[in-house]
Amino acid sequence: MSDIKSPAAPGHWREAELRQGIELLFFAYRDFTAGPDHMLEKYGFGRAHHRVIYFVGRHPHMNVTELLGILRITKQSLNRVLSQLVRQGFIRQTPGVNDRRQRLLELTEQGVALERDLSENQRGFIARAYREAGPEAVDGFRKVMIDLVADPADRARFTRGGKRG
Amino acid sequence: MSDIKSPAAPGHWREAELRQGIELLFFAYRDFTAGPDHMLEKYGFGRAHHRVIYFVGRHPHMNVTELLGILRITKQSLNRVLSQLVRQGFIRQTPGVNDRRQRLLELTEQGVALERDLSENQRGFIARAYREAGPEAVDGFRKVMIDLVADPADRARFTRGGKRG
DNA sequence: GATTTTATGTCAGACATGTTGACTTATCTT
DNA sequence: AAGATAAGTCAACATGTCTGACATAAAATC
Repeated sequence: MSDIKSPAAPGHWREAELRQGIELLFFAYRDFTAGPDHMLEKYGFGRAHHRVIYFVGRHPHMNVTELLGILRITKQSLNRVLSQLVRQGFIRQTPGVNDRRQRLLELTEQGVALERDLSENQRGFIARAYREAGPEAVDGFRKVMIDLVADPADRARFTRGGKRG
Repeated sequence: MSDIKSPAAPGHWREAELRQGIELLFFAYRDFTAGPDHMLEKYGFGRAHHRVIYFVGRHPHMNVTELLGILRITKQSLNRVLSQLVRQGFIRQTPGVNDRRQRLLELTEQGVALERDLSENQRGFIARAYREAGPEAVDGFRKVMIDLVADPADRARFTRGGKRG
């Protein structure tokens, strides 16, 4: 498939092979995000809103501090997009049960619908590539991608099957 | 390694498996870009400058239209970062030989040095993951990533070993 | 009970990156 | 000569990010 050959010694990669990896990440990510970016336009939302919708959908009743830790942005940045999503009825905030300072986040019915549309688009995008590449390639893909996640806490999200079911 | 099992029928993937793929792309890309983002701060540059430096470094004497096609941004957006890079001595423009309307782009000595630093960081990032995952996983990774590139012209960049050597 | 810490929100100002639209200049093509 | 193309420019604006300062409520600690 690729002109790039396996390296002579395992574990030693040529500059060209590593550079190919750099470009693969750039192009794959660019195309991976294009669909949702386009879908979100009609709501006046961007990629930041998508990330919030996605992770709140995945982890209902998550609090703001947890979300900030995943997104790695400041609370001011988050607050702008989050308050838009709350105002426009995609996310609901409820006070924490044990700690009433917290505002636990969850998708509204409208939020669930939007999250489903966005996720379906991206799942379809991934599914096409998985289907073309085959199950063995997908195993290798997952292995490398998990190793690319630098933060051990985030990596554990995948090696343990995710924080929540 | 992962709790997610292979699907019953090859080519049919469970929702959870595809969702894992979505998250892997998010986290891997987030961590992949963090190093260069930090390195570029001291020059007052951002990710857009990095992309320009990278592709001009990879394809010396590329013209502006070609670069716009890769980056998928408007010429006004490009021109802002490009003119900064030219003014600050990282990129040199020379008139095209056959077509003197073109301004062919290449890195200056200073530009080459910065590109090398940035690329070394990202190659190291990729190399670590490749080393941990092993050669077979890397083959699968490349296969899936190439299939994730939606645009056939961009995909050909990888299946033919790149436009230039 | 008073103090400190934590979780969250808010206001102000700034910067980086992207957009659209209109226009200019130089050069190539027909 | 006319039209198309490559590149640049000016203006206005949207989004997403940042820092810094401050406010409020509730929890934790002394």
